[in-house]
Amino acid sequence: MAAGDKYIVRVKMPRNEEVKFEDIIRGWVCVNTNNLDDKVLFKSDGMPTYHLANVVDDYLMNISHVIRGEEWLPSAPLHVLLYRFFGWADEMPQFAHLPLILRPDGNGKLSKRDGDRLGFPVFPTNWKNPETGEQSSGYRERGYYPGAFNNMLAFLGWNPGTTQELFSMEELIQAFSLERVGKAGAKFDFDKTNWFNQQYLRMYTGIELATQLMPYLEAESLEAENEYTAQVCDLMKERATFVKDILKEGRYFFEAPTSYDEKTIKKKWKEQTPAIITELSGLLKELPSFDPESIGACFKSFLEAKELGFGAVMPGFRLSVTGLGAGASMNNIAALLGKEEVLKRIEVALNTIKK
RNA sequence: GGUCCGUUCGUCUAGGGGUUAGGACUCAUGGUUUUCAUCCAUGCAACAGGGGUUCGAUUCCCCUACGGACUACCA
Repeated sequence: MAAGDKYIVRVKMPRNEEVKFEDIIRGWVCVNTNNLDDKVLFKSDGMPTYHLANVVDDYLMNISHVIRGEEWLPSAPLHVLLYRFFGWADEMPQFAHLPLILRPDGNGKLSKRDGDRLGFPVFPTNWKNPETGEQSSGYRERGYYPGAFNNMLAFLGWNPGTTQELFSMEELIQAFSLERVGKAGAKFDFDKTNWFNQQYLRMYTGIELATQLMPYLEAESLEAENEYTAQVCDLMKERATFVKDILKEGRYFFEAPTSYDEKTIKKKWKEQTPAIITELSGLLKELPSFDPESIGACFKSFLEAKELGFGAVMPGFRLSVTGLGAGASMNNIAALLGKEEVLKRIEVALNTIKK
């Protein structure tokens, strides 16, 4: 050392001594020091290892609880010993070793590789490894709400003991306790994560959702009045898991259909359909008020007058206006689009769809 | 290999010496809906195995099996 040689500092582990500590989640954990080795405390570059740094930092910061993953459990006895050796045993924080999050397929700790392989994110936000340049996708960018993500995460290993599953951050803070955290690892469930997001989405108003949808509209150069978009969102939110689904499922609200669903044409666009739709169009044109109720009433009286069933008219009507075979109530859709637009679309459809 | 931790429906889990073992997600079926979705109802489905303790174990104890974590001058 005097000659300037590199050196490290290790802890001198006592022989054959039981180290015991109480973990909040696991209860008493007991390890014999014979199974522990003389861990390095200072590396040859003069920097402390995690084991030393963690204990010193936490002591200096008056940390009350050390809450970390189960992978730290094997080195916890070393940390307990360190507190003792430094004379800090009385001020040692409480330990809680959380169960691991397991991969959805098979077993084993969830890793970022699993996400790439199985097609779901493992990080809260997009992340680029500064060393390797490797990209990992995040929940936020995929359209998950922070609240939904937290809610899902909290329920991986913890539960309130009631049947309530939806918790705001404030409720979570109130209800959460380490004592109710389970010991076993939990597999990540993608379906359940989506369900949480769907539940959160539905709690927003149409106006709030419209604001959230704006960036997606802009990205595709689609324009719409905020008030209009809000109404679209109100109508569509029951069928969406992510905000972007509203655009995906309801693109026809923002631009006329450019194509018509082949399957629906094949099954529902009969020989007499063009004539029927033309006649319906004529009636809609005369409607003094183009609101959902009036449109519905008009539609119904048309069916009665012509002695037609819903199935003979509605699919063609929907296909002409939206280009799709299924979706929200046509009365609402038509009313939202407005008479002029609806009539125009029908005209285009009649000229475009060939049987 | 060694040490430590774990094991209730496919998944997340509640429960806890005597229960029809409860809920949620998924899936299936039925109802509502012009359609799809939603919503409602119903259904499928679990205490890893073996020993104890006990009048009685899924619950307590032990063993086995299986799974996981750790075993770096990483964290």
